[in-house]
Amino acid sequence: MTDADEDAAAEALQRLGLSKYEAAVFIALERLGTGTARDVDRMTDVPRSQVYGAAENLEERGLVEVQQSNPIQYRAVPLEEARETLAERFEREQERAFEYLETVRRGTDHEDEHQEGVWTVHGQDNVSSRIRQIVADAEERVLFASSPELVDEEVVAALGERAEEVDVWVSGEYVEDPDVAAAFEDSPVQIMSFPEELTASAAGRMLAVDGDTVLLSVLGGEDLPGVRMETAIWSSDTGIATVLLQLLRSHLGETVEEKV
Amino acid sequence: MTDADEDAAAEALQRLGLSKYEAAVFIALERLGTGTARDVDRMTDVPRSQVYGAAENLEERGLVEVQQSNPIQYRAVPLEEARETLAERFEREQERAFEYLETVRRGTDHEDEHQEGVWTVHGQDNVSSRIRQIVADAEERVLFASSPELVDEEVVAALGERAEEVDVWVSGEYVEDPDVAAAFEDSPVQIMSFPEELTASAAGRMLAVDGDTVLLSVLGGEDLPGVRMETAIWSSDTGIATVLLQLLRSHLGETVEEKV
DNA sequence: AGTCCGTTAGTAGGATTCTAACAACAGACT
DNA sequence: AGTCTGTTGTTAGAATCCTACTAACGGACT
Repeated sequence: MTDADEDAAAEALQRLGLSKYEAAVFIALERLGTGTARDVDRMTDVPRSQVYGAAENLEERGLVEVQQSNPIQYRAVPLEEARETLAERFEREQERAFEYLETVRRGTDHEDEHQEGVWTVHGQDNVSSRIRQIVADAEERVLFASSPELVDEEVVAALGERAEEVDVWVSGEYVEDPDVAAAFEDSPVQIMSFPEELTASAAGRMLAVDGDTVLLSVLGGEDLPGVRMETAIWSSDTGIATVLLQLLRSHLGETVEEKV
Repeated sequence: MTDADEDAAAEALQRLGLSKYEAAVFIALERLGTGTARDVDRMTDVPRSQVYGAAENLEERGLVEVQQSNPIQYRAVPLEEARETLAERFEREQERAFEYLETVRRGTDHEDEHQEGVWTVHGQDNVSSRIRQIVADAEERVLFASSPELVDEEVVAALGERAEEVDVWVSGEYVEDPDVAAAFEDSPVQIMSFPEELTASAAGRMLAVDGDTVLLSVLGGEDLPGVRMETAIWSSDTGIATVLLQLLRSHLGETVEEKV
């Protein structure tokens, strides 16, 4: 393991709420087992005088234990325990926030989606999340096509699950991926050979649901190595959606148009 | 719901990684459904000029969707989706950190515990976590007593589970709690009537394991309303542990001493 | 005397919060 | 059509706060 890996771990811990010094002290103590401020000082860039405060903060969070000896000994809790402790604190804060948010949420979540216009979604994870939501809400039929590089197993699972209750068609290209093919093997999901597959380098994913909801995505540049930025637009129960669906029907031709 | 509840939710969201403005914008959009920067400006203390940037940050995190109309419309994703999005990001960061930490962990987690001296643990959750760990590692016998106000269901579960393989005794006072009694009903956990129960107002929990590990806790003042701060000390395979266990044997008397 | 330990204090830099201003545009009114 | 007012989105800067980092000190120990 390299210094770069250690830096990456420290940055991840910072994004989990630890300060730079706290993250460094925690990592050092995990490596040491038990150690003094001096030991930590030697292993990290944290000044010895700052180790005491950082370790105390970690102790308050349940990530470190203290032995009041001379000098003071610090010990990081076992990793599994640290994971659980951080997870419990995350869930507690999330519960604290959402308990309130549940009370203020208005009517149904969908009544504002039907506003004229299209919504924009950035990022593959966020687009996948939106796709799963739309598929989960489908009442009659789902038509889905995807670029091969955009296979997302949770989307696959959502399609398979919804196929138990509504008609679900996916493009032939999609099931070229062996994992997708395997997932749909015993599923009512139907394979459809699109007359014009989405093979242009910028094409992303296409979803049409119940004749009133549509999502289209495109792929942009690589924000992260190996991961292309995907941007989607989607609309539901709007004039825009109706128009986009009509365009899709024309584009895809007779074989598919009745399923859009 | 009061402004205090809203502030608490905003603070929880900040501890989950949102800035003050981002949290306020998110809450406002959850209440509004769909809204413009002006709408948010009117509902919060966030200056209108800052709403645009905060909403963009939320969009990048997948918590908000944007409609490029005039004016721009913002929409918070459904709460369940927001929960999942935040949880997924938390798990990703945790995985990133612990993937590295797993590689640097030294030997076994226990070889540094046997260091002479006692470890200190603050907070009921952290003490419960330590108790579960020690109980899970028991190889022969466990003796546990607790103040009635410190019943923790995960500790109860841990005791029940370990009782399948080693001798576990708990104090009669502990099973006065109906939930605890119910949990142990079909369990090999054995009830022991201690000659001197831990009833002093400061007494917390007592744990003795395998004749070589001991944990004692006390209750302090109320840091949070209704929740008393518990502090524990524990030691394993040390002279201190041996002495503490001997003291416990003398204190508890003949009926119990062979089980400490 | 030198080193180590734990504590305290202060400075620098960066991020966030908050205020202010501006150009462009839309709508109302004449 | 022209004018006025309000809104929108963007940009910039000041104030505040927090973190990172440096420095110093008294006491204990060797």
